[in-house]
Amino acid sequence: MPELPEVETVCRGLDRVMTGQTIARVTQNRPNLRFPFPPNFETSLAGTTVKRISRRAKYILIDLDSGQTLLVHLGMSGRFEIIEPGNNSTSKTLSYGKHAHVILHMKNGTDIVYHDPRRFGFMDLLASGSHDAHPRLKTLGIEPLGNELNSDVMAQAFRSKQRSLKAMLMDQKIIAGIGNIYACEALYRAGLSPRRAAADLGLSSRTAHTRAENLVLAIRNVLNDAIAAGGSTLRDHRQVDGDLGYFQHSFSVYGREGKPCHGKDCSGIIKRIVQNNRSTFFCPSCQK
DNA sequence: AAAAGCCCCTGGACGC
DNA sequence: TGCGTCCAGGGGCTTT
Repeated sequence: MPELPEVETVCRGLDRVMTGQTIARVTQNRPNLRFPFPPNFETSLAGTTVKRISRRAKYILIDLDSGQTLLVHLGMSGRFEIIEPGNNSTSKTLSYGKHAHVILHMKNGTDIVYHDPRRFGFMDLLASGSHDAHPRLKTLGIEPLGNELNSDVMAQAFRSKQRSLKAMLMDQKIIAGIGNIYACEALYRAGLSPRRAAADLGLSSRTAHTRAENLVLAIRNVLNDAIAAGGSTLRDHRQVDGDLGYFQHSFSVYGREGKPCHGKDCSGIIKRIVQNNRSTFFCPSCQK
């Protein structure tokens, strides 16, 4: 999936074409994605106008003038495609493909098509005033790009945790929005082994403090770089407007097993290991 | 309570 | 061209 930077990019793309616009009608092509759609999904959305689009971790929140918010999670393979009116593809309106599960037909003629081959994504409706009360949102940890994250907060959260740093970064209940790619990339930038115990950063020593500071900075930098690059894109995930992202070409370790480390003065070879059933890529030479 | 494992699903890459 | 196998950006639920 789409991790935080890609979701942020999708939000910005949707904001451009949806905010202030009215949803004329909705096509829902199946009863469920990962979970069933909420009752009266199509009729609840029809006729509403989009007020605001925001992001929480990897969730997209679309506030409507009905007082409801459309919550979208892209799972592993969800993506939005924007079909503008006048685009000659209007002739294929009846079929956007076998994985086009939801289509928001905007009053201005734009179709917003949600594709999701693996169907790990989902949509729900909630009251706009109580985003944090939603069962999927209330357990989320802090935003990595917000002011809440600093080395003291990280040290406190990591204190006496026996799991690996990699598993810790992937835990959405601690810091929300980091996925497999950016966990690997952030640890590389921080020079920390993905196998190191999280508790090592929660000690009161000077080195523990420095490590936590480095990791906080690495997380911020890698996410911001990826957002600046328009979100990375690989395989079936595309930016909302269909253009490819470029950050994927900047990965230091992810997907680079057997290739040389790009680190200055480092002759290491990128290694792939499995942690908690997910691939981890790192440089054994410069990540300690 | 914390951590690890299993599973949902489809499709693409690769080996034979 | 056709298998079979492995792998994939997530995360909920179950088991240890």
